[in-house]
Amino acid sequence: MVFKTETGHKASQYDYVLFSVDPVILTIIEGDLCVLLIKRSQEPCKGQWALPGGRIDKPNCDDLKSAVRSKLKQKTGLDQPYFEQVLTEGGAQMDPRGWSLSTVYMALVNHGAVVLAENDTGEEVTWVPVTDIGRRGGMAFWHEMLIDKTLCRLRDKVGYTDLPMHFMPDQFTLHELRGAYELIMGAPFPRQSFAKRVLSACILEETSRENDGGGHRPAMRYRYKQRNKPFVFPRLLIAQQD
Amino acid sequence: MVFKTETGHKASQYDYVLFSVDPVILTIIEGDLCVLLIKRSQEPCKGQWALPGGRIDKPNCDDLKSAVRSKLKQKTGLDQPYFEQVLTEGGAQMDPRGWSLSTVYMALVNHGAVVLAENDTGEEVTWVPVTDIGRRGGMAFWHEMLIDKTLCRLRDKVGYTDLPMHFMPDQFTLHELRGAYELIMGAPFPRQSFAKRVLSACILEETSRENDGGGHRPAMRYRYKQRNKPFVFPRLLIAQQD
DNA sequence: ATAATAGTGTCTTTCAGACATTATGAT
DNA sequence: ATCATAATGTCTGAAAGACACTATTAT
Repeated sequence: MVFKTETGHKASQYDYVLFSVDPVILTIIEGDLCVLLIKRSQEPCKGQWALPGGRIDKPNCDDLKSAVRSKLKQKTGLDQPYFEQVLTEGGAQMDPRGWSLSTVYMALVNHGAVVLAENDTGEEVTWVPVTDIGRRGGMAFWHEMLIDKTLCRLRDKVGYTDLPMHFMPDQFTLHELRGAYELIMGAPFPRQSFAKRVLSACILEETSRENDGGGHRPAMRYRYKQRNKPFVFPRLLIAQQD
Repeated sequence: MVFKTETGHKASQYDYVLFSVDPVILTIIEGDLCVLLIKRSQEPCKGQWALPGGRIDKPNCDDLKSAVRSKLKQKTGLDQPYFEQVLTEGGAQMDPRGWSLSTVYMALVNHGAVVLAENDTGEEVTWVPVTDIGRRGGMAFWHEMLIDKTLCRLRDKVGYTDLPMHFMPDQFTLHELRGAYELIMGAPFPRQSFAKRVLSACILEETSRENDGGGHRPAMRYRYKQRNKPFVFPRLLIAQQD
């Protein structure tokens, strides 16, 4: 079967693939790393948990990146969340509708800044701790694998970048920041060394020193200086396990 | 327009996108970093240089990765070249045939091991130094941008991984290896430190010590121990320029 | 005062990198 | 012998991390 493309060129149906963008939106809630999921209200995979992704609105978006940005805005209410492309996975078995392709993005957001969108189709939208994902029954499509790959990417990069900054609220202490690193890496981190290394990177600015009510000296609070690219530490923060 | 998918499900034409896989196959030839290009023999972009990519053969490949592997085998004759996914770029302006999507892979090969395929359509297939790309007239589609992004990825990762090993022949000296690093990074590298750091990584095995005819002590030759993942140096080899 | 956490100063260890020295080949 | 490059050994400086000590709050 040969047909005309949108612009009048010749093409075969086999030049085309089913395509979706699947954002893995991560945050930290009360000491848990969580991912934003929806419960599918339609076939295929009705009733199963899935990433809040889907088709892109080709007529209204000029390129992939802006499509992702607007999807993130729609889901989280955030204008400029940190996100990066993780991978594109494709195959015949991913989706019952046929050979399909999914491009996965990782977004890191501060939980407090998110306003979850009321879903127009009445789908349930929830933060799910990543440790619970296996237990919720199978996820739709290959989304569990896509989340796994994204978490691998995150853990890799947390070993030598400042990615966890994006989980933090506007102001935070080094103690809280270190907690985020430790949560993701699953390993403790020396207190003073961490402070020395992070502060020497010049990616934080001091804000206020506020009392948190605990019976101890209040910690300095910092704000993350927005940057274009993640900061890369000249040495690994923690040795990567091979 | 609503039509049936390959598996009989309902779908809209707008669920589909034009998709191609575009490998950026890199090697080093006589001190030049080169990329494998073809000259397009068909419209669109006839006569322009392009990446040796194209549509995937959906009926005959179960997933994206194996599609890439067979495409690399076909173009280079290599069974197990190193390759990794770089990014997926999509948009309305990339291809005159309409909204399309391209997934870019970076492959690193040793020039001597490659057997360039006779192209069935008689297209010219050549190694082109990356420094020449701008001068050859515009490349097809967005391929010049895709190559740029791939080179950025390569330069980034060469700063902290063993990727250049894949450019080397079966046996090589540390001098030759260091040359590859310096070529890609565009910066000199201290001789002894380089040796110390590479050898301490335990990713090389000694082979023979052969004379190269020069009037000096022959250098030890090494073979790269094949690994699943690139080795990550615990410290940056050269500070990344921001 | 005591408990708890923040922050600072000192010391040790490790390793990159500089430099000097020795080794091994060709001419 | 001389030259050229390989390999090894020694030294220095920088930074991570351990530890001790001081600072600041609530109770």
